[in-house]
Amino acid sequence: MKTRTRFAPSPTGYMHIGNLRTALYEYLIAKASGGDFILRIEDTDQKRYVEGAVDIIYNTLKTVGIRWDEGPDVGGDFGPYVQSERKDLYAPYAHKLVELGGAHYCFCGEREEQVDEEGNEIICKFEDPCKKIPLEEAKKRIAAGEPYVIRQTINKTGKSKYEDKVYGLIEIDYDELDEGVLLKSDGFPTYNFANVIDDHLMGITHVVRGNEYLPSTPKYNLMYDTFGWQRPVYVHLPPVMKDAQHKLSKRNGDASFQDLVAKGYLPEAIINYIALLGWNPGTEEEIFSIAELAKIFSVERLNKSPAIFDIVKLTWMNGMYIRALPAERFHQLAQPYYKDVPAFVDQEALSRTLQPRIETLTQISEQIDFIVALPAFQAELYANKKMKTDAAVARANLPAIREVLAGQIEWNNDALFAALKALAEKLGVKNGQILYPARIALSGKETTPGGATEIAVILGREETLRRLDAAIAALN
RNA sequence: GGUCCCAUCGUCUAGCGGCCUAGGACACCGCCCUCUCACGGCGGUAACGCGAGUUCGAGUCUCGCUGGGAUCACCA
Repeated sequence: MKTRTRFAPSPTGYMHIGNLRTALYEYLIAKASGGDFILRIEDTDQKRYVEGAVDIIYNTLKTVGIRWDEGPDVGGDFGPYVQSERKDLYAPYAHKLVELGGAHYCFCGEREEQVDEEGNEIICKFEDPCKKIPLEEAKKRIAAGEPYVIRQTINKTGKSKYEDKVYGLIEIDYDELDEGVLLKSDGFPTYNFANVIDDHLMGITHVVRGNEYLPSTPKYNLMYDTFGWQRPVYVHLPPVMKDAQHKLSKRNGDASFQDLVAKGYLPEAIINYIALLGWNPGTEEEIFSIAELAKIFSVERLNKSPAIFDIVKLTWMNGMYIRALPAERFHQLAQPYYKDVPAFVDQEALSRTLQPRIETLTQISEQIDFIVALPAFQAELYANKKMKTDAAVARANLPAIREVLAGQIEWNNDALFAALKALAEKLGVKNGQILYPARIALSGKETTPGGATEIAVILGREETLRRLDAAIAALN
């Protein structure tokens, strides 16, 4: 049978990293076996619906290269793919489940929080008194217009067992299960119910989701069993953590995919990194495109312990991706950060020296500040022990440097470097005593991306000579 | 609190009884390369939570403890 997985987000805001990773794994599980990946929007809770959230989901999946075979916008044979549009489909199943003895009508109203003498919340498994109401009587009350919900009926004896692909055998006493609401009084199904119905109707073979569902899965199994449907394969995933204690969450404003992109991370790097948060290929390779992942992914290598999201390692990986970019592509991605760059700058040369030196695109801004505007600097900046240079050396050599550069025909790094090296030889000084002062004069900064000659190329001849003149004047 | 789940370097992880004096990657430190910085190359520091047991032999199996997480809604 063809593998079918689904990503079923609720449109309540942006996509956080944990969510994205779940979608990724669902996609990879399907694709690794030539199956289909389905997108379904779970919007049964109108209270939490956030405008625009669906577009964020679409855009995020698209930019990371996750393509869905069926979904709200692309259609498919099992639609509609938005739960609110499937609303009328659930109630008949709920009533059928009542007939089959797997659920019952309940007239209790919303459950109140139970509190003991000391004000502590009493945690107890809910066993609904309404399940004792004879079915005929319940139907009469409903016919009379009394509001009701449909609750799952659970026989509290015995043990539930199921096999999870990552956690293995899970056993839970039926006594632990709550007789939860399946169909709300507004006629909408709860997640618990809609999920089972939709997964079955859409032919989902592998249910992949967070491990917070581990304890409630027996409830779903009960429904599958009562309906006589085949249970899906379960793949429960450990959470992605912010630190040892806390999950990554939207509420805390933890990094979302969009945030990371805005911070200069490449979608490919983000996907590569999060794929490795809880899964590994069993080899020592760690750079993978999503297409490569789709070939080698296997649930067997999924980890069961939580993984902490480490921005530092993501940053390293992003640097790897940036360096691997074709020069033109990098140049293109850098454009937004070149807004304030003066016209005299050779932007392509700038991109060439920047590309191996940054790990996130946003670092471009801080790297190029001295190009945008030469900072004011003190003569002490010329001092460098290792280069054996100081203000006096600068004062002595800068005019000769200026002269050489002014006479330079070919304005590229190799030519400039050769010319200045020749000057050092001619003057009988170390290369550093020429190049270091030149770099300081051109940049006004102790450290810069690239050396004196690279900077000269970026600045162009005129600006280079202008900055040299200014530096010479300042030293006298 | 009941129940369920988890537990190897700071972090991501390899390890499915002997190949482990525990391997890789990030980070960190040192050296090399070098016109500063970065890239790149080389090397180093650093972990099996604790205690019993099983076994000739345990990071690997079992139990207990400890620590952490999850779950117990007309939210998903």
